[in-house]
Amino acid sequence: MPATINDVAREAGVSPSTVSKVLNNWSTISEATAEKVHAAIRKLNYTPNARAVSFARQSTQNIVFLTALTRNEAYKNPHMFDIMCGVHNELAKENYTLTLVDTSKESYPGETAEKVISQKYADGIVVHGSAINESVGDLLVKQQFPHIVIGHPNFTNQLCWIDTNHTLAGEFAAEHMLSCGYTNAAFVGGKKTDLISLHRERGFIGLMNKYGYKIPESHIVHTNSSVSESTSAVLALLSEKNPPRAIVCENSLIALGAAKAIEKTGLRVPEEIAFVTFDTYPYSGIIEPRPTIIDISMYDMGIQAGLMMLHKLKNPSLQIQSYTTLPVLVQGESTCLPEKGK
Amino acid sequence: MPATINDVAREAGVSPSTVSKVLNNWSTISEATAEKVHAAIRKLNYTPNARAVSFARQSTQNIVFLTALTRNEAYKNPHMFDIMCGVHNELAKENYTLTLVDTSKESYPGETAEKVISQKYADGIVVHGSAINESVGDLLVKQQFPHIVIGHPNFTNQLCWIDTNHTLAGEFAAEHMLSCGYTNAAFVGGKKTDLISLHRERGFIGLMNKYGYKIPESHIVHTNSSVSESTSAVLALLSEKNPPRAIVCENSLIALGAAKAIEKTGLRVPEEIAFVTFDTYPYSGIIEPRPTIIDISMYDMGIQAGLMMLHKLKNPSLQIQSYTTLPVLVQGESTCLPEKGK
DNA sequence: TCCATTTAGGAAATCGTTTTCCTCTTTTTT
DNA sequence: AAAAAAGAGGAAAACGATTTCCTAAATGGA
Repeated sequence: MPATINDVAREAGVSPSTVSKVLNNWSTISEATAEKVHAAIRKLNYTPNARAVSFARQSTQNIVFLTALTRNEAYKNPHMFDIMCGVHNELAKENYTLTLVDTSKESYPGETAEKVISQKYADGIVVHGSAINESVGDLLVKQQFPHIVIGHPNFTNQLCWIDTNHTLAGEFAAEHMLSCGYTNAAFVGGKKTDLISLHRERGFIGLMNKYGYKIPESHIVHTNSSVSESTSAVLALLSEKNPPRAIVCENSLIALGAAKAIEKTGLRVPEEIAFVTFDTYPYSGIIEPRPTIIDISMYDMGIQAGLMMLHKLKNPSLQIQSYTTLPVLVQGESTCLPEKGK
Repeated sequence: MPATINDVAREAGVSPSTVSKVLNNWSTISEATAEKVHAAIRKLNYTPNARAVSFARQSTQNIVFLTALTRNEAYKNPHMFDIMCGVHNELAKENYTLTLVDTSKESYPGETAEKVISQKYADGIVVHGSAINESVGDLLVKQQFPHIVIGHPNFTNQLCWIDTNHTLAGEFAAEHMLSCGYTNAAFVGGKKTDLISLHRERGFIGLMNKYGYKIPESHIVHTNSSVSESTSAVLALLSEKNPPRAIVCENSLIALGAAKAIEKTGLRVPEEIAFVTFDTYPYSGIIEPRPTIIDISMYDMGIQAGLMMLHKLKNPSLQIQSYTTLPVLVQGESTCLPEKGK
């Protein structure tokens, strides 16, 4: 049987409460006593029983990562684990653990969240966008349960969330293009129903317009998500009478297709044609030449979520607070270096 | 304040122990009493406090997924999360939760595992291959802590593990090739130091030899992991005086390069040149034409690990037991359909 | 020197279940 | 009809910390 706090107390010749105070380093314990206790702890190889601590403190040092899993998640959503790792790494610094919980098999919306909250095996919840809905949101608000939602929920303003700004990312793309002197740039987006694509498009076009550069309609194209489709879309673009000098690819799959198309035309990158894309995952890493990327780090978003959670746990009375992460430009070889002063 | 078991007992007019027995459906409680208790539970909206249950039962219904995380894990190891999801989904069926724990920042080997075991916040550990080493192994064996190691550890035979058989996967590839009549097949492997690649190569060559087909040395090539390198490697293969009729690509990145090379030569797939690859992730999904894959599902491996863990928890006295998963052939368009009866 | 204050550490309640005995009732057996 | 067995439920002791008082000793001020 492993040693308990009572064994340590006996060994050190003090009371259990003193041992507890040493463990949680209260200031009312003298150096000498503390040392005796520590010696006993070492001798008996004592570790506090986390189950008992949880019970006594009425808190588990555990956070739930609530998400809707589908089979082969890593493939369908390579970002999810990245976020989770970020959250984990941040929480681990303060000795919190992170538990993966899936909502995809619940029998009514909110069932899982309800269980997590009522069973009290977690001190907080990080809700991935795939798992948030009104039921869950209401629950979190009503129960005042510490939470961070990954992704801005559009059905209430009572929740604490963290999100990225895809419109801003689109603006970054435009700025980079302009700073390189590519005023004649095209945009190849994903499906028209894809909100992320839409925001990036909006940001890009908006900023180009703001600086006085109109983008002809033929230079804004949409393609479904396959390499061959984006390849032919880009091929079509490049064979226009007035082809663009640069291309903004809305995602890495499109960029992969674009790179293929460009290779076919024999144009030199970036001297004759340049391109940028968004996100490092899943395909930017294998594109040749190495693309310039407007990166939206999911890992960093996880880190931020972890930080916010820790902050909340320390200051329970805190007002709701939300956060938007900034995209980062990673210069590659698919665009030239921006000129000084834009 | 949420209701406790005592509140329920009072409401139902029975003792707390009776409520507990109803909750854990012991057979010594009459129908009538049970119904009274259930009514009280519904009325008070009672949920057992998981922290208290853990404490009383001396078990947490929680399993740790121990792994060595590096930044951008999803990118560097898309398989890890897939395994984790499999484990999670299986454990969830029996109401176990799964907690992610990282070993990458420990100050000495085994520190994290030691903590997990001594603090008793988990009933078992699933150790990902990235986190297993002798210290951890010794600890698990010495403490007799319920565990499953993902990947066959080569330093002891005392551990319980689950693994895939890459050699067998290589044999599957060879069998498929032969059943399609491609007796003249080449193998494009990864770095020579890559064990997985080596096993696949060994399996493939072994089976080909067994059926009497020698593979010329020039048809066994190794390439570093980049699309362009594998493209040129395959291009070289195909421009030989005696080019192979089919190619086994050791991973999906190589297959991507191979597909590109093949496209360049203009050869028709699979009529003039065929190829197979291993693993669905990360790139097989975007290869055109859709490749025939010898798939080694990490998700399924996770499922198996979960099952083994549950089994162990139910039968603590059980002998050590290990398991090897089988690869699955997924027919694509990069090889023709195998002939009946091989 | 005496009273007030501070300091160090202990006693005991508490957290919410589970589980082991018991004690009554019933029922069954002879 | 008496003894034995079975059934139903309760009392109370765990489980292993934390935390709130409380007390005794040490210190300080007058």
